[in-house]
Amino acid sequence: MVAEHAGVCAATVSNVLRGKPNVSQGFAARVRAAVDELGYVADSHASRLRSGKHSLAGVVVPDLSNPMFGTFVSTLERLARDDGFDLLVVSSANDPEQEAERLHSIRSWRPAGLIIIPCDGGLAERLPKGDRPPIVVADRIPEHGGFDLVAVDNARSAAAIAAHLVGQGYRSCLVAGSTLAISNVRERWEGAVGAAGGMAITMVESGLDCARIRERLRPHLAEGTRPDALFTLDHVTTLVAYRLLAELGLSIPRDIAFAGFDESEWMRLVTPPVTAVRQPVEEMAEAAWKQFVRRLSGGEAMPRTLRLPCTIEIRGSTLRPPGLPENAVA
Amino acid sequence: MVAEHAGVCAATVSNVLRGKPNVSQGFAARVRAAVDELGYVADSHASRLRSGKHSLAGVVVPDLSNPMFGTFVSTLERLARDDGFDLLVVSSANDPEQEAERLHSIRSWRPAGLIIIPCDGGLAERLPKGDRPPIVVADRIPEHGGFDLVAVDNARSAAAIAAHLVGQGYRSCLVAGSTLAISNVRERWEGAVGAAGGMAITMVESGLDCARIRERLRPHLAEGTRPDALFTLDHVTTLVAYRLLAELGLSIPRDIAFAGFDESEWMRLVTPPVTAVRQPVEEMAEAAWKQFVRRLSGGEAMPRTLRLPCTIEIRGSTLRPPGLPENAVA
DNA sequence: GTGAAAGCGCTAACAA
DNA sequence: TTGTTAGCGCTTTCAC
Repeated sequence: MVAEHAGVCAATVSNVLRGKPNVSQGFAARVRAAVDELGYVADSHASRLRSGKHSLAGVVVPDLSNPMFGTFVSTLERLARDDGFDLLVVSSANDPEQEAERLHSIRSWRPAGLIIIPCDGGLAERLPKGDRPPIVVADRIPEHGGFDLVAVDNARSAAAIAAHLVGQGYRSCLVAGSTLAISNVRERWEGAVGAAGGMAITMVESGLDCARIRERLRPHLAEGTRPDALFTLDHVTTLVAYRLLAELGLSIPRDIAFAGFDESEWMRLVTPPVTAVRQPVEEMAEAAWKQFVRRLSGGEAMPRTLRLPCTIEIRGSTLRPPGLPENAVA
Repeated sequence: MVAEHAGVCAATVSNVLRGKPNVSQGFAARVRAAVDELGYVADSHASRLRSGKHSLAGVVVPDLSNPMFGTFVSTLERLARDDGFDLLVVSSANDPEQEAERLHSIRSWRPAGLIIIPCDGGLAERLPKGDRPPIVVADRIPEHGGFDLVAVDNARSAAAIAAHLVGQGYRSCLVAGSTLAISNVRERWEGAVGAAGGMAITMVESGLDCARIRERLRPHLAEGTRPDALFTLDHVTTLVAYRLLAELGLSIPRDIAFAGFDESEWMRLVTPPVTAVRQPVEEMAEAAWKQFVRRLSGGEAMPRTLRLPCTIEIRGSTLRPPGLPENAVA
């Protein structure tokens, strides 16, 4: 290896590479020359084994093809690199069983800790009972566990949308989201209900599968049962619902108003543009990483919970339709 | 550890966990009981160190927040798990320097190999000169290197779009893409030129930054210089261009026809829907992983190149505007 | 400031 | 079939 090439012992190479101060200029230079020449990089596995220092963080997300999670991981990756960590990324594919399996097998890497966006509220039961590595949970809140948490202000943001709809004069609203087993969907629903006032409001749990979402939504959109407004609570439901409205030939907002939680770029491109709640995904990743590092350095006792504010983007899809009365806006 | 808890030696535990056949039923059961009770998982770092078997694959992509790359990694992750690999995911942030840095530092993990979507054609110069791990390059073709390659049929697909525009009677077309230094943009441009026939066709290299893309495009869209059609060659340029057209109050396809390479979900949602080339991202990931595994098993000598066909989605944004003659369609 | 030696947790090779 | 021993590449410790 490098040591003999530089004519020094292995320990000295190690000391130079890790910037220890107790190496003479000359030796350091010789080592660096050898390192450059051989293109040597120390083996992280061996380092970990001997030093016990972990430079790997495990990241578990429900689905990388969702741009929100992609952005989340992307941001984490940047921050992690700055702090000398690499990321082991796994996907639970929105499936609790796969999540459990991943959480188990990722332990073989002895990560310094985990950053998890869980697929539902049951995360705590899927973790090994014994001592856990530090864990920061983002976006969705598990039912038990005492984790550090970073999420957005779901209830308040959904309430703002509901209040806006009420203020625009809508008198009935259908709310649709994957499942109330996911905390953020539940919180959004509860927030909307709390601000609905005199507006009739109904929830449909539409599931995660596109075909199923269509099936579940369609009966509610038929002439006669159709509400004044539709508020969808997650990325996939929003997309499927929007397409369904178009297929049914419903005009937005004349036939039905439309708003979505979790903004996508297309919402500003369509006509009329779609009212939506924009989540601070990058800030969420930053907060999660910060908390992760804080937890690693061990200074803290109590788990922390952080709620980040969203931005409400009011656009044409929820403007007051002709013939509806003007109410007071909150 | 587990060994003493089960009353056997370490090697037996190892043999049981790795499913070696030469362990008696009774011992195996005792070991498994102890493993379950303690929640033990073998340390992958130590395994690697001793056995030399690598179960880590490095993945380098330009930007995880781009849904295409997210889907690519997501698909890889699923396949990798099935083959017993974990994924170390890093992002080059579309920056050759960062890419070089990542490619260097990822070596410390001694991955079994790398799957790379490079940020430009210069990948080969960024790799350590010595012996490389097996590398499969996807989506963008490096200028040198003799890598295994998996990409889409850029030229042919772009040619199909150009031919369609010609067939619809358009007589001038502006083509815009980030930079010709990226092979797929270059191939798309060349494909479009080859099929333009009598249609005037111009290229604008608009860069990677949104603000800059706007700046570069705007002069070409002014009254008088404006072409009949705009064909954008990558995700970001397409998005920025579409918004710019809306801001300029240009009607699609009456004032200008619009088509994009790399389909996004919103293209079917807007009115009129946007003509686009849909890339087989998941198939590309599958092909890349397959080739990766094939390369690891070492049976091959020559690098392979695979080109996957895209789907051309002709939609309303490129329909023949009134007043243009009907040409023959290829 | 430097080198020599031990040992992290595992598995390969061999002995029993 | 099972246990023992050695050593993967590194970092820690301690002697020099």
